[in-house]
Amino acid sequence: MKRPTLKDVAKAASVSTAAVSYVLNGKHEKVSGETLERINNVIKSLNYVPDYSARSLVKNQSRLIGIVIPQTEKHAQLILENPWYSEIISGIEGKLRKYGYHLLLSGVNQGESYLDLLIQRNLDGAIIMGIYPEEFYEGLKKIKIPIVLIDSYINDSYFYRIGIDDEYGGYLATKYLIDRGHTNIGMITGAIRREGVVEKRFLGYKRAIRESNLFYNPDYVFEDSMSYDHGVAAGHRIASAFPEITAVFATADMIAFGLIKSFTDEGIRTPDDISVIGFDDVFMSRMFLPPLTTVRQDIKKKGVIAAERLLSLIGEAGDDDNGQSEDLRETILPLEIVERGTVIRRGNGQSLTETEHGRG
Amino acid sequence: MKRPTLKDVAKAASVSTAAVSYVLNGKHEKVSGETLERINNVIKSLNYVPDYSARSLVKNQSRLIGIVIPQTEKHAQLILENPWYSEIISGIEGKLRKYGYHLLLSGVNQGESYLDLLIQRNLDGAIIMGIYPEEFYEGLKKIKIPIVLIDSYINDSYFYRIGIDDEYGGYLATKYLIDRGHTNIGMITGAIRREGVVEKRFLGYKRAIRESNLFYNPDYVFEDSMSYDHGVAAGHRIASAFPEITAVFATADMIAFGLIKSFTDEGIRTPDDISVIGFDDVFMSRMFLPPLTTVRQDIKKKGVIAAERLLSLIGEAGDDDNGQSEDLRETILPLEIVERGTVIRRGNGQSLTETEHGRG
DNA sequence: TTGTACGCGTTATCAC
DNA sequence: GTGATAACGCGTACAA
Repeated sequence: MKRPTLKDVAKAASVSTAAVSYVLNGKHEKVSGETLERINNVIKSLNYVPDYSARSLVKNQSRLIGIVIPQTEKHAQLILENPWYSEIISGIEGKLRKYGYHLLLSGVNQGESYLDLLIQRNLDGAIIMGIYPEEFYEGLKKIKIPIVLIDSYINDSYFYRIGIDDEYGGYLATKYLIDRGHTNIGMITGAIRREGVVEKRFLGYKRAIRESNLFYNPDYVFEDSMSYDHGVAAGHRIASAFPEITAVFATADMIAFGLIKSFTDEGIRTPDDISVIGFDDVFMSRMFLPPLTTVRQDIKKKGVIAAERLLSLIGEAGDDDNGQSEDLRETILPLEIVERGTVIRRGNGQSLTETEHGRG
Repeated sequence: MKRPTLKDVAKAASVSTAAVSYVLNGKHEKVSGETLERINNVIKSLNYVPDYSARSLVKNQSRLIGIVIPQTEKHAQLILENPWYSEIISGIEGKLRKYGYHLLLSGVNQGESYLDLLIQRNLDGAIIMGIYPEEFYEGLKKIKIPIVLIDSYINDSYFYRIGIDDEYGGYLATKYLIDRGHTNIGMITGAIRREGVVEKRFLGYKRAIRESNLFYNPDYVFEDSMSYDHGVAAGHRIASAFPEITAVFATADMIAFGLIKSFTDEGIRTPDDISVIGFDDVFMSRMFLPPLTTVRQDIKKKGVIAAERLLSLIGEAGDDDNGQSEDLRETILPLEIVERGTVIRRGNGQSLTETEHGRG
């Protein structure tokens, strides 16, 4: 026995397909109480489940939300091994499911036709993370579905954006180190791309340094990829070539983990010999040893809010909490420093002005 | 201007819809070279993208693979914050995308109609992780789509299974500790459910202990949830109530992290005072400090293989490597111990028979 | 309440 | 050998 269709239900209940459809869509005013019940019984006994493809075809909505994740150059796989993505997806999925939407997860091979996915599947909306070339966004606009951008600084009122104040975050982290007596502060980061989150954090870093009349030394900026491995590599370089650095700002917690690992291997203790502050507060950060001091953003909430925004755009009123419509185009989530165990006040009261250098 | 349809293309190219369809589906033998080119040009210029809903309707295949993740009781959100899931999904997604399939990600609220998802969306197949009540599997069988179960011990030849030998893994871990002189070995674990992976690991633990003529003490088994928090809680209990325990086997790396954390807080050093071995080797394990000794399973590969198996069931010949059809119903991936920094030989040569106890 | 045209793409049938 | 016609798959919603 194959899957029953609406037609089968209609036949079994001796009614028209229209009647069944009405019942399915809750248009009870179109159906008498008796037939309603009869149809419902048949649906149950036949185990009928409507076909979303057919529905999507006629209603032009699929109850499907796409979520697009960038690929790094290096990995063919999804970037999901970055816990940051896992957490945010977790938030998105939970919210969407509550409203009867499903989640289509897809990475994009760069240079590929990312957009076809959104069209082919008749997606009702999409959440896009990461940063892409300009044309990508131009293409997105042509498909006219609601789109929420996460962590994008694209200045285009067409899109809805959820993000944080990355510049401020970078400032916050760096200032935090400065306030604790550090003057030679390194920054370890992924690729600094124009208008990307990393660039903003970098800007914040520089602002804090300048504002405190410290010397900005470009050599202290270690730019490569947003990865643990980069953290490891940078840590070794700092250990061997920059002994004067007493604190580092890692623009992602994953990088911080790598840093601390290589410092440890080099016999440099965190935070006793060198302080480290991260960014993100992925859930592993509190589990790390020592627990990572970091700039916290509420990642899961970011996902939830992105989903809510999308739902309300689609007309599902997904906004549970606020609902006040300020400028919905852009939502900036708060940031805060979580003080844990990887930053220490330098010099411990005694001025280091004489030597000015040296972790040793 | 709205989205162009196949009909639009046909009109613009002055051909029938059939011709366009042929081109789309690579049935070039049905179309002359000239029209082929013309149609292709129109497709490009119109930016035509076929609608999968319509296609799904007629072909009864959606190029959509479902992936079902269980929810724990505690979390409303996806369990994605467990890196284990992230990694395996990463593997699955990469493989599927390569073959033009998309991934539908969904958690299941327990007791809910998980199955509707699979039917509604006309999924071509599904990958199911975790363990569910019996009825669930019965329901699955009624939908007649290929299904790959990950880490399930359901004994039903209807399903295809990918897993590891959990019993052996538990044995391996415990034996490893025993071989290093430990005799009082705790086991910290998530819920031990009948025929679940955890039960198997538990069985392995007991076998190793008995085989070595050690005393199996049920008090040494701390069962709760597969979580970091449980590790923390268990660690504190061990510290305060079971000083004689010198080594613990955590049935998941996440638990191990929690254990080590609470040990550290209690002033108990790992591995100097107590040894810890984990299970899984999630990517964080090598990053942890100290790096976690653990039973490694190749998580991402598990995902890749699950995807391959599914693809080949669907008829996409997803098996890149082997292809030899042994008993494809069940694939057991290898396990190995990764020696890192959290297990130490006990007693360091000197016999402890006198005291027999004490991490002191 | 029902009949039915419609949405979009596929494919079997048939014609040139 | 090419390619057009039309029925079909499933559910929706308007006209009757």
